[in-house]
Amino acid sequence: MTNKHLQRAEETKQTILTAAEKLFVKKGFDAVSIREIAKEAKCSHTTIYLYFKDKEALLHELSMPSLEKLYDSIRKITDTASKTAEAKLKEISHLFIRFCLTNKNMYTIFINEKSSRVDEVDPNLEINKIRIRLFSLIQQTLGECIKIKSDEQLLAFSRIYFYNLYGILSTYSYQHEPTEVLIERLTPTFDLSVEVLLSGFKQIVRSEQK
Amino acid sequence: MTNKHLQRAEETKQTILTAAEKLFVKKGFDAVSIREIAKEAKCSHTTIYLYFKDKEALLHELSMPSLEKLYDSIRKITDTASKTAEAKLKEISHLFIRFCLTNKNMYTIFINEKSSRVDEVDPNLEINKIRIRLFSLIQQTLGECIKIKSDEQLLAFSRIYFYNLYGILSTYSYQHEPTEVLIERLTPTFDLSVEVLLSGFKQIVRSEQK
DNA sequence: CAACATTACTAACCACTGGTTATTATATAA
DNA sequence: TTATATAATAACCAGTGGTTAGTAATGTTG
Repeated sequence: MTNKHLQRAEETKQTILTAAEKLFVKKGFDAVSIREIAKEAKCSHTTIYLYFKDKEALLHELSMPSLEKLYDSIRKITDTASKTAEAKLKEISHLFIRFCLTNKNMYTIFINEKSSRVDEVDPNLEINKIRIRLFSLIQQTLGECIKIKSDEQLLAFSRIYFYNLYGILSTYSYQHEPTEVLIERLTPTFDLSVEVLLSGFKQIVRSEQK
Repeated sequence: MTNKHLQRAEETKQTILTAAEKLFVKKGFDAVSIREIAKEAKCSHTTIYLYFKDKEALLHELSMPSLEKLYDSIRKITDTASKTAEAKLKEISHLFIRFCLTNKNMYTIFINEKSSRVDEVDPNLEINKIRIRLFSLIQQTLGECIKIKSDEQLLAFSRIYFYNLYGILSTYSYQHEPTEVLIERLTPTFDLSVEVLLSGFKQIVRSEQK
């Protein structure tokens, strides 16, 4: 058996992950260096490269559990029968926004500064799988809000919905204030924006039916 | 007279600016280091610090003329009497998008990753002055599109409009393809989004009048 | 048990970064 | 000519991401 090897490896990997998490939360993803993480984890910085391709890969692995949790929470909402689609959409969006603001590091996973380089949106990457699942869940809920003509139109409307989300997130993610303060500040405008968008979507659909 | 001193200083500053511009265009703002710029400008990297606080200050100074040009172009549109407000708004937005995609470096000036740290939106900074002027021009045009109740509401609607713009820009700015390709790809969805938003805005206003 | 192989880890190094300070040129003024 | 203000730089600092060659620790096999 190669038991002690495996165990040891697992342990150091975990140590690195928790060290990284601690620093990311404290200083923000960009402000933390690989060597700092190594120091915190009490290992050589080269060891980190043994387990993770780079800092971003570390963040991705670190984010998986939180993302799964987010997915489950959203799933719970979509599966509720007693709510209207619009109420669901709002609730989901709030959850999503809160998540991104709380995990400001992970926000980059969605806006994917690097990973959207078209040529390298590796769909096999675990992180992208869950991203896609999350997106389609929101898209689906949006579809339930409006009687939509075609998949094409739903896609277009979803994009617009996401642009609005992204815009808000990119605006507020760089304001260094407690999440709760930010949420309080952005919620009224965001809720209004959802109303505007849904109302607009419906209007377009209606005008096309004539 | 301190002529030759002044002249020499002006010259090296200009050399640095053009060197920086060349590299920014070629490799993108983030990928260029101060030392690279120095090498390109055939001076010591310390010289650059004599003229610019940091790389961002350099970008700002570099951007001023382009921004002024953008402002003038937009101004020309708003001052045209023969067009409807909606047509103006669309045209302005297209100009704005094209500008941000062409000058991907400057896009960060608007989404202002750093400068939006609330505590340091220095309104005396030349770059922020023109930013504000640009924003209020768009806001004003938006106001002409819809009969709006209060300044408050106009502000809220403008924010929503900008979120949409930002969302699109942050999504497409990181795709490394020729500007024209990107614009072709995003224009249909963007135009649709403007229609959706305006239609939504109007609906809200209408429903409030009842 | 001895010899080997695999795995986990690290020290030393590389070329680079942003930024500061003490020093040297260069042009102007006394 | 000497003094002075300005422009520019070399040398340095502490840090970065990343690689390579070599060392411990654990497993396997003869």
